[in-house]
Amino acid sequence: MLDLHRLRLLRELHGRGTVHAAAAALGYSPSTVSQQLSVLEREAGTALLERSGRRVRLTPAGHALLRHAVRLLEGVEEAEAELAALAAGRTAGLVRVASVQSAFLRIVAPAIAALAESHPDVRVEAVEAEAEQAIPALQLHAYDVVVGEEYAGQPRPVADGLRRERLLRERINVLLPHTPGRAPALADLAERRWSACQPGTGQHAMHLRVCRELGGFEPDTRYLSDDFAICVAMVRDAGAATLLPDLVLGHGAGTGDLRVVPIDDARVGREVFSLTRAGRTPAVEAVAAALHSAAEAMPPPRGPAPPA
Amino acid sequence: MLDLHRLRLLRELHGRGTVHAAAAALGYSPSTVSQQLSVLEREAGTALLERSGRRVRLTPAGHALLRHAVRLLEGVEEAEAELAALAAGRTAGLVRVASVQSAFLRIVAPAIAALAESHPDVRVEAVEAEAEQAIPALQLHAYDVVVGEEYAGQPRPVADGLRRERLLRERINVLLPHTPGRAPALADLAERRWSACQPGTGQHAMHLRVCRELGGFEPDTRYLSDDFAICVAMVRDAGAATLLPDLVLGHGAGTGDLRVVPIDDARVGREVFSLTRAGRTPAVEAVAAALHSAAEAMPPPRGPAPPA
DNA sequence: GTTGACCGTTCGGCGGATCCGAACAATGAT
DNA sequence: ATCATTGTTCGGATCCGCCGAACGGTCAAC
Repeated sequence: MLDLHRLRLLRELHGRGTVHAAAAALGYSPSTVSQQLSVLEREAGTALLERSGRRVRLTPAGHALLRHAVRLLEGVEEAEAELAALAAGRTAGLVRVASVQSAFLRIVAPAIAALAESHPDVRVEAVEAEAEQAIPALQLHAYDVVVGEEYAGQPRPVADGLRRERLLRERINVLLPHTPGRAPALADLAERRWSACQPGTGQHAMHLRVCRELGGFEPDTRYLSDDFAICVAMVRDAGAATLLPDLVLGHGAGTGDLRVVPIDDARVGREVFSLTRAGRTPAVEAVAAALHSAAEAMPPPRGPAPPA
Repeated sequence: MLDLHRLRLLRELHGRGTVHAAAAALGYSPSTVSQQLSVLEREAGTALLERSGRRVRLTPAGHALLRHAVRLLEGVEEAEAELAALAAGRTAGLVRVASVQSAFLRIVAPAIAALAESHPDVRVEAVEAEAEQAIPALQLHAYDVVVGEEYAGQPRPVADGLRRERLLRERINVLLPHTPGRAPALADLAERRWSACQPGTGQHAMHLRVCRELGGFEPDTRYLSDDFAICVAMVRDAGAATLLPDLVLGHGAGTGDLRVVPIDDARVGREVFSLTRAGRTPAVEAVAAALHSAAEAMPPPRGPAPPA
């Protein structure tokens, strides 16, 4: 198996240019460096170095191995840093978070900011992903935490070995272009063109349910995008209507000049939750706690409280 | 520095459950395994194992180190596989490609398919990215190949140390809802609502230039998205017009029932190019060649040839 | 052209790390 | 209660990594 000390010699040789300099930098004698690099070449099965004048350069194979060496040595440093933090009693480690867009902006981002203060040794990586894709990846250890959403009436089963916790529960609102006068009821919006997320998403199913069951009409769904910012743009620019949860409003989404009509109905709502594997490391625990804090710090939505 | 042999012992211990089994799997005696794990604990500065009955389990710190160990050992295996391929005379290595959306679908994807056949030891990773972000990342070695676009009249400077090659040159087309009769001229489209990419992109600048200089009007630009599929949807659903290069058409983008009017004008067009650092490894060379092949295999656009 | 400084490599030898087998202690099933 | 199983400790043999010294090649200065 490749030896990290030898790979470090390779990296140092490339960075400093001469065997003597690499030896001096790492506290070895030049003869040792030369011998160890010979061993590395024998292990590699290919020439890694070639003489150039009175110096040595890396061959193409040497450069190829160098790339791996740099990556591996960085990984070792990360591991050692984490061990050092752990040995000092601080919680540390890498936590990979997958989150739906709206919660990413309003919950995950502030949680990461808070964690940078409270747990500097916890490294959080976050990607935007839909729960449908993220939950299988969570089970395969590709993520450690999933922040997902569940619309009322569409419960998601929690698979064995996973642990789900509610972060917050919120209302759904109708977003309309600015119109004077009293707030329209849902049934008044049958003639609107509608914007929604792609078919197959929870928002799309909720959109159809709300229009049919509460509004009593089949919506004229013309604009489809999973990006809520695009949905908002379609309201402003195309005169459409769309159904948005509280989280999406009020975050610089530019809904200030638009009309927001909350839907106060127990059958409609959205729950944002966190999902982890049951065996939580201290670092995952810290991230989960930070997500809860960030969710609780969210200002309550305008108007009456959402249904429990 | 952490030792890979010891990390492998840790991994094997966790996977097989007992010191004896780990020793047998790796050809060591149990005493050696026990001793080496003690050394690893001393290096780590924390307890990694704890006795549980007459077996031994990993502590939380042990699990933390295990994650790193698995990652590092995978990296070593990749490095060794690449070295073995290189020693056997085959070109191998990791090549990271960043590409704009349209070329990703039509050029990068088929090139990757072809490379899987011709160069099985070349591992290609590809991400969608705009040239503006990808080119600085290329210089920082975050990518190895960038597939970008340049609209006529908006030349991109080629930075020192980079090498640019044209993959193909294509026309721009006006995409309209299906309308009977003769193809409209650009000037006839002054009253249309238009869909375009976000301001700041090359497509947006081209969009403004074409409408103003060739059409003689200021476009009513209502719909903005960098996703060409959304632009197409706006044509179909909102009756908009949009300007699309050849590559975007005819790839299941659902433009079959829409009207396509090519713009035959030397001032309008798009060039798709590949960009690499000047020092190319054989693996990068192979990817560049595959991109060229895929671009040349593209069927010529309908109608007269694009301007040279 | 010659000399000398610099560089990488090879050789002999030392010391420590690694590994093994044997003996020992603890656990849990029979 | 017995015995197989598991992990650990100890003493010794071996191998690997390291050094200093000597050697051959390269380049620049005189």
